[in-house]
Amino acid sequence: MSACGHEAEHELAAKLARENMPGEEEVGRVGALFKAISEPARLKILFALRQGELCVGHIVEAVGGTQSAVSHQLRILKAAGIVKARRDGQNISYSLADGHVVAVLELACTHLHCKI
Amino acid sequence: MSACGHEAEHELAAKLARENMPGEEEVGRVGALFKAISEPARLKILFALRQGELCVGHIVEAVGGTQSAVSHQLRILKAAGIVKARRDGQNISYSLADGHVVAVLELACTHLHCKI
DNA sequence: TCAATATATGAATAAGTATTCATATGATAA
DNA sequence: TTATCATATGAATACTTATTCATATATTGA
Repeated sequence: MSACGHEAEHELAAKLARENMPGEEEVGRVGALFKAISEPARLKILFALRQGELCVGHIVEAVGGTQSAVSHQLRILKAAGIVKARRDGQNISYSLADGHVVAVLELACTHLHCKI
Repeated sequence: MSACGHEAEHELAAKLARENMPGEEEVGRVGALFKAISEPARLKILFALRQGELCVGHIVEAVGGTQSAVSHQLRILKAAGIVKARRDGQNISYSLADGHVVAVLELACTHLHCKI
């Protein structure tokens, strides 16, 4: 399990990899972001919110599942800074926090050759 | 838990959301991609491979952890189409399958305001 | 104030996933 | 062919995470 050694180019890449490896905290933040958008139930919420702001009831209609499950998922998305909420009378309306995440989604779809 | 009803704009967005919701299979594929790159241990492997091709031993050096754990993670990344492998004598060298995933990583970092 | 509606939340369970350990495979060199 | 090195893999365990169920909070209208 030691390094291969025969290949000089790999040595350089390995050295650079160690030097440029982001710290635990940074890797953790990036991972948390992807984890938040990796669950199909949450992805559907994001696809729904691409159309604009929606209250929880409408989100439930759009994505299916129970109110409780959707609410738990919304909390996770909000904690991750991906969506934002505003109270609106009896309802709470959610929207995408910024355009970056949709851009990430679209880039991922490009990679997968799927049109969305 | 029914839709809010008072807000006409939400009705339109909800309707569009239902119409444009990608199917289960497509959502699943996108989710699987993000899940693959959400685990810190696998993210580190991707950050390492940005420097170029590396054999398993060098990857273990760069990211830490045991040979077995790294190998399991590499299998997941390969199955997800994110990295590719080629045998090279006794070693097996891994590299990024294409540039899209690094672009996704960099976009995510933009969203998180972290320089990587 | 009371009832009704929308949403959130805590606790328990269920489902999914990573890691470890032991071992297998495949390549090379002696 | 045998020993050794690099890597992969199956099974078990430990961890993490989603979902469900019951209930709480907050807002509105009567």
